[in-house]
Amino acid sequence: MTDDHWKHGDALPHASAAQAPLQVPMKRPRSDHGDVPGGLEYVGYHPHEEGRVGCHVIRDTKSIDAAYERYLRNRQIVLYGGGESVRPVAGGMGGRPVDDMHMMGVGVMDGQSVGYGSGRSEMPLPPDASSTLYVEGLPANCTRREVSHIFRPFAGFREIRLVNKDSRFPGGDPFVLCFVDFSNPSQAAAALDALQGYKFDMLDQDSANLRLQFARFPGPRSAGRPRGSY
DNA sequence: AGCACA
Repeated sequence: MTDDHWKHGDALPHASAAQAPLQVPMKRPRSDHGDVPGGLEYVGYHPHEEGRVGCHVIRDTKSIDAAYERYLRNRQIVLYGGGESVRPVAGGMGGRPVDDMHMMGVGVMDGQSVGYGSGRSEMPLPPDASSTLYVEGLPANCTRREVSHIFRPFAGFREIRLVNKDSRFPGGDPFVLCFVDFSNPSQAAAALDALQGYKFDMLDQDSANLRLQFARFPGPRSAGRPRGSY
């Protein structure tokens, strides 16, 4: 409507300043720093102007978009790595290169490096993988809540069960076993690798580090049934 | 070393 007059080009800096100071609308946004939400407006404003401003804005937006997309993709990989979209489960090297995790430097933000999922996406699952982890090396006095805190952040975490056992031979200390259910074996594997050797006691370097395996008998509880079926 | 729940 009234935008016409400066859409046609008499809004050029020198012209408008010289002859029509009055008709410059107050609401007219300066194009060098936008208060307009979402740069789309600019593109509509001066399709022909110098192209400079518009182009600049567009390019910026694009690169931001791209970066954000990449960010999202990364997130997905990290969070769901080895998740539902599993690689071909062809048991190859069944080893557990714990050191890889440290080399990957996954999330070593503040000491307690827990690489949620880690970059192990290419590693095939070991043939004995199950969705339940068998965990030992827990201190005898640890609580269920405490252990849950360690496992809960991992993708696919479902449930945790603590079991107290007595030592086999006389004189041995009682110990605590733990079974952790995940939604699928791949997610269990991710947690296994990430927490293998985890220092339960950050201070006591020797005695309390976790040893994780896949449970021998995953059992009915973790049979991979849908989450809602009680 | 050691593997429970249904």
